[in-house]
Amino acid sequence: MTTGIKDVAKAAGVSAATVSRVLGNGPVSADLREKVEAAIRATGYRPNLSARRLRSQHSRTIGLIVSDIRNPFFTTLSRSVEDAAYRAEMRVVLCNTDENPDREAMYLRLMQEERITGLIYAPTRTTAASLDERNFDFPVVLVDRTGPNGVHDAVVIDNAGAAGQLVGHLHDHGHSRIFGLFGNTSSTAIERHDGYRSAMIMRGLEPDARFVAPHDRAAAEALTERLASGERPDAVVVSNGLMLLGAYRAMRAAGLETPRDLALTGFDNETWTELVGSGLTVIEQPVADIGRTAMDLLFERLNRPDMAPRKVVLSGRLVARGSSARVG
Amino acid sequence: MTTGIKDVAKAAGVSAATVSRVLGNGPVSADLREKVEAAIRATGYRPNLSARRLRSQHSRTIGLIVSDIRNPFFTTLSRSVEDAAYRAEMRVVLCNTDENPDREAMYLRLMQEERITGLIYAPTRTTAASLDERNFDFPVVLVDRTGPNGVHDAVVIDNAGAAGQLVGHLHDHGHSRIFGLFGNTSSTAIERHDGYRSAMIMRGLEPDARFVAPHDRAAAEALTERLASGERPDAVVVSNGLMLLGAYRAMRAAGLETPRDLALTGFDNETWTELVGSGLTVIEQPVADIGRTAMDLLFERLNRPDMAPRKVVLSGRLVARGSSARVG
DNA sequence: CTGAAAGCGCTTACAG
DNA sequence: CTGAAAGCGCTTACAG
Repeated sequence: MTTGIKDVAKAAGVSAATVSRVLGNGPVSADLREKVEAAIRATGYRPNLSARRLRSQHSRTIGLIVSDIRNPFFTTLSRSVEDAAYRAEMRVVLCNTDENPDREAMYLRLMQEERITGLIYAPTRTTAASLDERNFDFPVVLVDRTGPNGVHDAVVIDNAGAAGQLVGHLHDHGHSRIFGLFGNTSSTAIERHDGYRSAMIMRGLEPDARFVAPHDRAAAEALTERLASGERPDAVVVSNGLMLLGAYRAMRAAGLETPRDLALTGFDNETWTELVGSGLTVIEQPVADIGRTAMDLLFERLNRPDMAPRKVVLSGRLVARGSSARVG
Repeated sequence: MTTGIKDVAKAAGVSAATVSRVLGNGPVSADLREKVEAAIRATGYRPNLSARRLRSQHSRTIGLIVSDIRNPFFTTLSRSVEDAAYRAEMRVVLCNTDENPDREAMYLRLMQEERITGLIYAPTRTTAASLDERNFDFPVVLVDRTGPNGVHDAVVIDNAGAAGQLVGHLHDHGHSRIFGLFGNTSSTAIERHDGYRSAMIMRGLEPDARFVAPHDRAAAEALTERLASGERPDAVVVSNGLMLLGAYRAMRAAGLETPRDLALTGFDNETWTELVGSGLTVIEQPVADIGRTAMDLLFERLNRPDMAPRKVVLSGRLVARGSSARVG
């Protein structure tokens, strides 16, 4: 038995419409406004958002679908999106897909049922591929990962360029047998691989890459295997922070040190990469900017639905640390 | 112009009530059910959750209010809560207070406006103190931090015991000038201090504690100051993971190594604590269990609203690593 | 099992 | 500026 707008109206001696106008900052005389505000305080009235959304046909809700909030990239991204939403007086519905297309499909359905205002979305590669066949009732801004060309707004970093920069940096520091370890579920990992591969070839080096599930465990296993077979690489490029962690553990487990035995480098400037040994050389992504930009694109899209889709490409920043130092 | 339940009803040649029953797994003949399901597929109908919530008076929504999702403790907690909610076919509304009581008040208001089913909540100390004067329309389960005695269900760890264990461990390893660095916004930090203090006194050691804002920067400043003044401590206990990070940085900036110059220990078994040097000795919290247990308490409370409030106390686990090793 | 009708709590033209 | 009335899209007694 919560109090509704009618209870407030009765207490204030006005109509429900007037209460609603006070709530929505509509045109109300100062006199009545004061009475209504007093009545709201007296009754402890709180509007029912479901009713408001249903009636007004505005959910004031942003959907955010990512793979796993525990991935620091997405942790920071989500705060950045939430802060922007907070400023715009909107709420955020956060969903974790765990890179599972079934969960993803379920959450996309949920987004429609919530009648969200717009979606910020890091799709798996599987789902991304068919994104042009789907029709959503809300604008979608892709982040971190792209979909079919020119279908949705997107904010990404120059993945190929950044991976190439890492290769160049390593080569310039005397490394040539550079092993690449990439995730197998996102367009981002693919692009990083492409950049790695081109840069290797351009510098006359032989590409030596492997694709695995984007977990620390899978990355650890893959590196352990690679270290045990054939000629040992003298450097490694890893395509995201979680995998880099796995690679680091595997390297240590193999009794190796960086940079002495192996120049370990990768993506994502996570806390620990700065703290271990003399530090790991990484590509730092402007994560908060990615989130903010995505929200900007979303709001612009809402204002001008017919604008051609835009892709904003931000740059990663090479943070050179001890792990890529010249050895011997 | 999205399709509604009436469109489906018309397409299937049945009443809206029947469509609703199919959706809700109500009693419908196999014959009609099939027709309705076909019509749903044909029209691409998606129920409007706002309408459903308004009419059914069930939001099927769990509120989750924490200080900052970027704090790994809360990152993991939120995944654990979301997974449990997912299993129960409920959604989660996540809010970050940044330890700011104003934001907190705003989000508590939001929770009421969403008519949430229940709230999982890590209150700031300011707000926690007055929690017995407030009346919510939904059950509240406190996590990580407690409120007034016997008012709400709660899931915490034995903070005093764990802090005492850390002190004992350090003392047993030859340390006696043990500096304590604690947050100043949560009951949890207070309890950890109390445990630290009692253990120090019990062992005939002199307490030497400081309270600061629970950030890495504040902790770094405090430790830097402490190291520069008076007799240097030979060990440190820090009350959470973020502050421990700040303390670690400050120690390194002062040119000190652990365990050689300082036995640095604290709470939260974060990734990096295992990786730096010979590892940091920490108290690991059963974070996922805390989340799961909180959801269990919430569901039990919903079933039996009049049960006396329960407090579940889980244990932290001492993970002994190199930073507390005996020196010299 | 099925349908017609009422109503959840709001907002918003419409008229004054 | 203000109020009476309609209606957002559902669910749920009620009657059959």
